[in-house]
Amino acid sequence: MRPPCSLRHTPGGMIGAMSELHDPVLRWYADHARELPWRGPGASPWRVMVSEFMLQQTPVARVVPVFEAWLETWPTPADLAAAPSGEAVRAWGRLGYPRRALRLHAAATAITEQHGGEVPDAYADLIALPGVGDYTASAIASFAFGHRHAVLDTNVRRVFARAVSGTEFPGTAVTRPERELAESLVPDEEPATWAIAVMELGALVCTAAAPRCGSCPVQDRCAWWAAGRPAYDGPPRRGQAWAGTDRQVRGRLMAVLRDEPGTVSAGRLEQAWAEPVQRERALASLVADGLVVRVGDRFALPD
DNA sequence: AACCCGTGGTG
DNA sequence: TCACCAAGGGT
Repeated sequence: MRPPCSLRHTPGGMIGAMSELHDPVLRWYADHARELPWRGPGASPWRVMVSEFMLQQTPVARVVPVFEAWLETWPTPADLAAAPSGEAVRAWGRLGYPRRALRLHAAATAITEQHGGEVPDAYADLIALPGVGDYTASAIASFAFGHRHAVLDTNVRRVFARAVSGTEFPGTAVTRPERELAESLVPDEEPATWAIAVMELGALVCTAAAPRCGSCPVQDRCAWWAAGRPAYDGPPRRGQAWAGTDRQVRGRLMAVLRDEPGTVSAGRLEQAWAEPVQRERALASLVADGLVVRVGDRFALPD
C-alpha cells in the first residue's frame, strides 16, 4: 500500500478530499494510459522535450505523426541545431503556432552549446531555454528525469478545480493556493506517474466540454459532482477570434512558404491574402519573428 | 494582466 | 452549424 498523502501542506484544509485521490487515479491510469511514442522506458529526454513543445496547445492526435517524422530526422538536439531553422518550421507542418518550431530549434542550439548536447534535468536550466515556461520545464523535469514537480497544465488544473474545489473550470491564471494544493498532492514516490496520471484523466475523462463522470475513478470523491455539477460561474473566458485576424493571414502566408522548397514571389503571397494593408502587416510581423526572410524581392523560410 | 500567436476536431 | 478549445509561452 502507498503511504498516505503527505500532510505537510494543507491549503484550504481539504485534507480529506486530497488524500483520497491518489490510489483511484493511479489505478485508473494503470488500466487506461495511452501508448504514446514519447512515453515508456525508451523515451529519451529529447523525445519528451520535443513532444512537450508540440503538445503546447495542440491535440495529441495531430502531434503523433509529426513527432515521429521529426525524431527520425533529428534524433538529438545537436542534429536539429545543425539544421536551418526554416527546415524546422517546414517540418512543423500544420501543427500551428510555428514560432514553437523556431523556439525548439533555438532551445536545441542552446542545449548543444551550453549543455553538451544533453537536455538538462534541472528546472532552472530548463525554464531558461527558449519556449520553455513553467509547465514545460516541470513536465520535462518530471517525465524525463523523475524529479518531483507540480505539473500544472490545463488538464490538471481542471481536474483539481472540479475534484477538490468543486468548480467546473479553474481561473484564468494559476493562483497561489492552487499551486500549493498541486504541490501538496505530488507524492514522494514516482511523482512523474502521478503527474501524468492526473493529466491523462483530464484529457480522457474529466474533459472540458463533456466530462465522462460515469467513468471517473474519483466520482465519489469529486466536489463538483457532489455539488450537482454546477455550471461555471466565474469571469467570462475569452474566446479566440480567428476570421479576419492577423493570425489567419499569417497562417495563409506561412502555408505558401512551407509548400515551396525555395523562395516565393510577392505576387504569390498576394494570392494568399488580397487586402494589402493587413497582408503587409502580417508579413512584416513574420519577418520580425524570424519565421520569414526577405531574399531580394522574394521571400523564404529562414536559414 | 491582457493580449497575441495556428490549426482543426467536436458537441 | 459554429463557438469552444487543445500537454502554453512571450511580451
